[in-house]
Amino acid sequence: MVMNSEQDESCLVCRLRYYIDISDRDERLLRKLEENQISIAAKADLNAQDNIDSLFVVKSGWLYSYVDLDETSRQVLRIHYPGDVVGLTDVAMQESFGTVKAATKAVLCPFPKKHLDDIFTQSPRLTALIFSLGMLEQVVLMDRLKIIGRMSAVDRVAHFLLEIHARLKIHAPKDVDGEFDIPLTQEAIGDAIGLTNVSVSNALTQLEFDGYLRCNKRRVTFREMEKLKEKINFKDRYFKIDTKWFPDA
Amino acid sequence: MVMNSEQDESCLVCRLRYYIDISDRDERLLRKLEENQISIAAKADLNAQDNIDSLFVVKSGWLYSYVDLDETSRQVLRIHYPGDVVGLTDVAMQESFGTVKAATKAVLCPFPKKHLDDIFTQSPRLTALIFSLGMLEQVVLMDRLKIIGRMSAVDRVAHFLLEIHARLKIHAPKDVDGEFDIPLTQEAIGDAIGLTNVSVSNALTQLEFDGYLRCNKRRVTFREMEKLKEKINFKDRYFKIDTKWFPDA
DNA sequence: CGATATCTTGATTATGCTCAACGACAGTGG
DNA sequence: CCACTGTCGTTGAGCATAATCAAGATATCG
Repeated sequence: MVMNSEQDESCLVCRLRYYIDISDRDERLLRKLEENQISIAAKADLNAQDNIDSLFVVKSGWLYSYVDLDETSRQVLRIHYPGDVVGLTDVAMQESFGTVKAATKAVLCPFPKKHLDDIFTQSPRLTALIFSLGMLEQVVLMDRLKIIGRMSAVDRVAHFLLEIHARLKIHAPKDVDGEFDIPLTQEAIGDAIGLTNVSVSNALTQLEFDGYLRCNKRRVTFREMEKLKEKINFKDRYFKIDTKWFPDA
Repeated sequence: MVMNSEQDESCLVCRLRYYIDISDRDERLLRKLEENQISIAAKADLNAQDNIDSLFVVKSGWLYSYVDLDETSRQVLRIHYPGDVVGLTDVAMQESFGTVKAATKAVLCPFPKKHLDDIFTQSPRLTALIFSLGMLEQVVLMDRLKIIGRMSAVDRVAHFLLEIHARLKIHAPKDVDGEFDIPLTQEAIGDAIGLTNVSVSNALTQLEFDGYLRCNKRRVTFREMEKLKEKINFKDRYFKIDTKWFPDA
């Protein structure tokens, strides 16, 4: 993605506008979060030490956070897409949980925790939205818990791909319609859903054999998406949230 | 737990006070959440339909939320203790995610989503705290993801018990010192960490054999807690949160 | 073009699941 | 008070799924 020098494009504002109207005043609050930006190369770790006390808005690229268990084992916790705020979970803690790695080259906007204050004190409506999106993230984690804890390897991979598709569909609808590029190695996918790269590969072969989808060169193409959703009882969590109870602007 | 007719005891206020000072004004806001209360029998499901649009403060008892995958399989997502707010994750969504079941008989205080408004609009400081505790919950979910995705059955059980101990230690320190009662069947424990009741039983036998702990009649007694924590690299997430950036009262 | 990372496939192994039987225990009603 | 019932926990035998190990094929990147 190309930077717009007029700062006319804010992924974050754009993302939030999907859910509620954003007043000019609120928009100014949000743009303050994107005043600075840094670039990061693909496969590089985001060094939290350099940016302690910082949160990040993702302007472009994919990232993911993970924890290492030992030399040979890690768990990928979350995928971060453009418009996401990275590091909110560290807000609560003094030390950071896991590491953030760039899956592609990426541009981030760092901002200090203190800027959350401004939002909390000045815009109850934005606060409610950010809070709700945090809860939505929790729901996604719980879905992940469910698939890792209780589903077969094939179903886990299917669910994971459908989840990504659902998410992209909202925030990059033009690029995504039954197919999308996934800049993750099969090892990273496995680390996200509790499998080895070998099992992921086998699962993809199986899904293709069964006619549900095709995955080639990091491009996923669904063939029978509805049938697949039904088979694994997939629910799209991203589509809408309940904003009726939000404070007025 | 006995109700105090003077309403002098609020689990929620007490819980939150652990982390920050609560002003009288904020305390009144919080007490509004506990104006009503309902009782629920052990093993009963909390019928969300009856209480749509409602959140609950847990006054006493243990509960847990879960989702069914099919007739034979479910995933337990979260354990709820006194002082917890149940249903926050549903705030974001129009339909509720999973079911809440009482593990013991329990007393809950239902309140409408709208009351969150009052907090968001009137107390940025409480808002920041509630937000942070939400993030803390996410961290706990990510820990769970890690153990389910990447740890052996024995280590999962050990981690799960240590997590509960850490949580109780903060909110019921008198009752908990290296041992505690756990009102969960082995089946429920298994459903929380992706195992069968059989594997949980075997894991407990193994942990006892190795001298780490003893579990009898739903009472857990640690023998070598520090050694166990080290063995599985356990981190206590509940101990403290970063409140430095919070807005002032 | 060479070097490395990633993906595929097959053989073998291990971990945890399923199924089943039994024992301990709590709650119930006669 | 006691048989009856159902829930819960334990144990063992056999099985299934995914992990490990390894080799080769393909893709990516400088």
